[in-house]
Amino acid sequence: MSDNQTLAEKVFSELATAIVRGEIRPGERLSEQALVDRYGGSRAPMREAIQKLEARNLVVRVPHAGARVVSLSLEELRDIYEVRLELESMACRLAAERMTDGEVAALQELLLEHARTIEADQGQSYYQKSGNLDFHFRIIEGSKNRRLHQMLCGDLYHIIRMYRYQTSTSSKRPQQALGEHQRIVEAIAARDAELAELLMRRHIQASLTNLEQRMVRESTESGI
Amino acid sequence: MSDNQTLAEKVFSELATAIVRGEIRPGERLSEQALVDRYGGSRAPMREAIQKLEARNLVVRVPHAGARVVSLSLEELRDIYEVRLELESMACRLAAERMTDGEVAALQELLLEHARTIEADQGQSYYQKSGNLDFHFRIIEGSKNRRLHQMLCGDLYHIIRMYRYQTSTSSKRPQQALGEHQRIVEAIAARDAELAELLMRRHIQASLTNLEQRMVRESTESGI
DNA sequence: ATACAGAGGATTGTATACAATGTAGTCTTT
DNA sequence: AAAGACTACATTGTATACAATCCTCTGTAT
Repeated sequence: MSDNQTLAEKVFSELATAIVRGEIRPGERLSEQALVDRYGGSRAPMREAIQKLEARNLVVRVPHAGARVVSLSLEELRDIYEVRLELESMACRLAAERMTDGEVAALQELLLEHARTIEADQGQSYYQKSGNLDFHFRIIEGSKNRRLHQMLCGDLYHIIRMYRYQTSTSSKRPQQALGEHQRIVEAIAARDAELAELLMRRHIQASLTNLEQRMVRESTESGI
Repeated sequence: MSDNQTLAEKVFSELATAIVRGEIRPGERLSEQALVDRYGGSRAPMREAIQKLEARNLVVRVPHAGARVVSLSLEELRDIYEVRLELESMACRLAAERMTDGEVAALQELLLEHARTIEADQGQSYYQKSGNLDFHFRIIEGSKNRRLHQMLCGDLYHIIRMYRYQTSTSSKRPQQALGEHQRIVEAIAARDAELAELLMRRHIQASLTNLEQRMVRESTESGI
């Protein structure tokens, strides 16, 4: 019953979380033999796990040379954020058109809970972690576009989380982000798709500009 | 020198083109042993080729049950087109901002060539095949966003081509499509990003609505 | 001292063999 | 006759062994 999934899948998910959490650093090499020593089994499942990681853009593989954890340049990170900005804005527009009334009500309830949590918690830990993601997840699912969901949650999500720019951005201003979230939900509840898209675009744009500032800071810091 | 790429990569690209061309039909099963019999080698490279196909969403694999060529429902196809519509419109906006003057000039030259070809050829074969794709490719590359390029050309392109809706759509009206292309390039040359995005959005929207009509037709035909 | 060449080792790509799981076909039972 | 269970087969998942490629370290020559 616990052995329902294959060894390759187990190793894949373990490695994926390890990479996202930074326990395996960008640029670090993934030797197949080393994975065998660590997780047991043989090289075949390890190879398969590495290939799955490559499919999600978490590692880069070159023939005969091995696999390394992806190490994104600042330009590549900007590219990813640009795409995410566009796709999530799109998701928000579609969500305004396609979410059921019940889903909208649940979303409003979620924000009320967030508001309570921020008040009690000073908005430190809870909101920026599961709360923020939960909000965005629900919007994406509300788009009722499975491919969009797959691209945002499967392909882009891991990399974005890996670099932590999203969370570190919103940690500065949880109450402001909450206000933006509330206005987005208002637009969705009013079925105003254009406005909902616009507000989401601005909301994520704040993260992007914050990211770009951070990029400049870090590059000058490390460059000197 | 010819053996530079691995066997897995060769089998992958052969299978990918075979699937896209329809030589292997949607839903058809891909047995590892059958691939060994056809392409030679052993099961290991065949497995790897299948995994690469899965990474590009060309096949679906279920543990212990094998791999099948993806068979998209009408809803999934609509989802893909929706995403493509959004991403290519975005690419067009970015291209208007980021293409060099030389690239814009080359694009204008390309359209002139297309116009000549249509006049000579009645716009039957050439334009809808390489010409149309070439135009869209250049726009995407002009966005200077490599992730966007990867998503559109790598992930979505194969599936879209597999179902041929794009080509069959534009074959009806090559001269009209050319006119739309020309207006798009005009907007890019004028560095009017908003207009360029809008025009591209309308241009692809035509394909999408045509696709939806075709979807309804086919579903009613096969449903009776 | 530096740059280049070569040999050795380490790692990946491929092949083969075995184990585990899914599938189909038949037989039994209701 | 239809439904369900059991058995045999086929296919995938995994393990091990071999081949090909690349990386590194050392030694030599400039």
